[in-house]
Amino acid sequence: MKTLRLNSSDRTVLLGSRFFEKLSAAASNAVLEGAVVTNHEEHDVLFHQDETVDSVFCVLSGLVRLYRLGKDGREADIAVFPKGELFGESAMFLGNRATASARAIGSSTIARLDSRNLRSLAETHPDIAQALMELLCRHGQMAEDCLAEDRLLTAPQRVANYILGHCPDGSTTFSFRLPFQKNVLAGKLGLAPEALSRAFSALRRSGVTVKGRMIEIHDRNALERF
Amino acid sequence: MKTLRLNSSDRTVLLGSRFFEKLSAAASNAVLEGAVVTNHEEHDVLFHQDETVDSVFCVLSGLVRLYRLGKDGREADIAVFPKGELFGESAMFLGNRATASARAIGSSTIARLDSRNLRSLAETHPDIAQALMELLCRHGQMAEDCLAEDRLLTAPQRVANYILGHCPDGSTTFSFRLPFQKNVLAGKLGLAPEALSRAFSALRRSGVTVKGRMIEIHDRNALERF
DNA sequence: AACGCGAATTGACCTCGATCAAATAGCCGG
DNA sequence: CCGGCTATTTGATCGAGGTCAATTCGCGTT
Repeated sequence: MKTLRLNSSDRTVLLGSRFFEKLSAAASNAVLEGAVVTNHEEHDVLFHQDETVDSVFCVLSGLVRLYRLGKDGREADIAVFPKGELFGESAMFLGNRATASARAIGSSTIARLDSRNLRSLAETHPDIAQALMELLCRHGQMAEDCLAEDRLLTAPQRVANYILGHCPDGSTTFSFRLPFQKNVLAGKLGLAPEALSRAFSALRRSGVTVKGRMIEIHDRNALERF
Repeated sequence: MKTLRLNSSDRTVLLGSRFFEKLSAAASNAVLEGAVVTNHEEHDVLFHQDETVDSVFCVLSGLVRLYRLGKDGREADIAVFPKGELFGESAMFLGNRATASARAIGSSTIARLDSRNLRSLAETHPDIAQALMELLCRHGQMAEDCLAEDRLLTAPQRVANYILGHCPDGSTTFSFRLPFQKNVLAGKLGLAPEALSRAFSALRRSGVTVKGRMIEIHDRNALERF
């Protein structure tokens, strides 16, 4: 794992993330002070659950998933982060301990923002503190959304919801390409890959067809009624 | 629902919560400025998911559960808050919209802290912002914990974990009284009451006995191995 | 265009937990 | 102490999803 400085395209990706969108250039530059970039191979672990972490991370390219490990070696995905997303920020306020492990999906480039710098800035910059609180809330809501879906919905319903979340408003027919392999989507939805596959099959009669990563929706209304 | 001012025993409960523990008296008083108290009957709904809320809430007595509603009318519990716990705080940073509904379990007395006041204070008091971020992180971690347990553990394993979380360090035998009805614990663990009951039965041979709300653990090590 | 390999799909089987119903326990009020 | 009512337990049944294995698909490389 090589450590490099941010280059200008790294900065562009970072500054394009939602975290920075309301921050001034000066505040953003202060946050990025001392940030470094690391490159990871597929399956590399960035940090383990309960490990001390002194950075907040951002995906510059690739994908990262957070997961918890069961005693039997199984992994339960907690979240998946695409390019432009920050993660690992809650450790700053939980004794610098990671709440989950993080692993790269495919080759990934990750920015690491210094936690100490960020906390210090948050103390003197209300706008930075605000951006952090919003980030914490979005991530908290994501976990709640997963929990509620797991507890309330069947596999096909979860997949239908996922698809509808990618459907632009107003469209009855639509197609999109999954940004990752299906086994990643399965993990995100709390399913075994076989169950995901069966859920897509079940959705065929509600107008969903699948070819490789391409998902086509022929009747949004049928999907909403699923 | 009658709205009252905080009395001194209300203040004592509030100031005893973890949120306030590191705040100065001056900061705490500022946070409690304009706070009111409401009394709720069993099953009263405090707010509905997606509803606009302009308070952060604290349980002064009783219990409150956050839940999501499925299309079929079923409810999935997200969290249960006992006396002294704050909740509903993430709405402040998510467009003032509640991420879940809240309902009183039994008669409950609830304090409402003014969101606008709290946000404003957080902007000028780094210690208040810090307390808020810590609160957001604890709640995020709770949701992650539930999600991971649901995805990784069987019902008896979840119950065993819950029991172990109430077992003081170093004790091999222990007993405690559930602070709520068993059907509340079932909801918290994402189980039907019958499944909880069966899980307790399954744990009998690992040294757990149950009489009403009293739970007795005869062999902590057996429970850890479950 | 063809080939190889890993991802995905499909089949079969099993287990866990939900649901519904009936019986029992235990708590509270009189 | 007794009775009533709700919570809890237990029994029976069923379905969803996990697991394991075999087959097929599709993507990438040559």
